[in-house]
Amino acid sequence: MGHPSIPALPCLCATFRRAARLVSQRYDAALSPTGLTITQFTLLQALSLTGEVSQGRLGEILAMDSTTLTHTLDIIRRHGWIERRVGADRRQRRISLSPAGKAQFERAVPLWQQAQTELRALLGEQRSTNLMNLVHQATSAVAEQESLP
Amino acid sequence: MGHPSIPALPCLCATFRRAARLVSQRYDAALSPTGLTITQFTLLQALSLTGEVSQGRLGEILAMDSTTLTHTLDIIRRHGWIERRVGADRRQRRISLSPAGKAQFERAVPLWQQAQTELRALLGEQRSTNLMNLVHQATSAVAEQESLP
DNA sequence: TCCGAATAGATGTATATGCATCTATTCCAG
DNA sequence: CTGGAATAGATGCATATACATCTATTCGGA
Repeated sequence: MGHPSIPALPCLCATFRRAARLVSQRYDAALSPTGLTITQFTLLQALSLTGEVSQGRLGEILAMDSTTLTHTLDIIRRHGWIERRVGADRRQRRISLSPAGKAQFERAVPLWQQAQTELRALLGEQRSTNLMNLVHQATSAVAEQESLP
Repeated sequence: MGHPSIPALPCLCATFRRAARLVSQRYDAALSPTGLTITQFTLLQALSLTGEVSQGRLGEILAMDSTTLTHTLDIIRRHGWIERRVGADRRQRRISLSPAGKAQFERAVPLWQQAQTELRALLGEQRSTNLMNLVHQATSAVAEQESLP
């Protein structure tokens, strides 16, 4: 009998959520020596790519509600991994990696890379790349429609 | 300028999580007249497909930790939408839809279908089906490896 | 038979996520 | 310039999710 296989789900959303849960568990396990979750690592990685950025724009990039970021960034801020400045528009909060945040991120990268490499190998390089592109295209399509008047 | 487009992310996991967030927001909005979240709808839909099932098996099907189900099922149980029996193995909880749960599920199906249809149209039927199959294959591959000794 | 190992969930805690609502600031029509 | 509309976040609350740990039950070998 072995492992009962998992059935396809009729719901596109449930299919995505299930995949996200399953994959997240692997990345979280890989990152656990650093104390980072995959959500937190993703924030550091995004900041390392964008440089200083407003909270709202960061939310757009990650398709994450700005008020969600208020909470998750707060956890990261308590660790001293980010800096926050008031923007020229004084309603804005401009976020950037602190030196400690850069160091923490760099410590975590090899563990993240390991998880990513293992997952890509499991799925197959070709299929993995293809999948990632498709998911990104889908995300772009939804996000673009979202931002219409 | 319009809407700043969202960049590709280097992390496979972050790509999945972002897609799941974005899609979930649409389904949650569509289901809101019923008071169901997409997570809760997915549970009702899964139960409607499996019939009576143990909590553990339900967790396998949805790639959801069994203790997570303790919490989420509890919310649903408060509404009277599920029934729980102790199994022949008395450690097990066997879950099934109550009549009220069936009714609630059936009320929600058209709204879910609407969201699903709109999303599939946005992505394109062909691409949508392709994407869903790829994600399911990937999920299966990960879940199968997971369940090795 | 009996006892330790394994399994199914329950409980407590921490993070993740979004909405409704609120405040502070900016923008814009008049 | 001014006052109302719009915008950027903050706050409080509810749900989503998983892990560590605990209890109850079952299983398997001596």
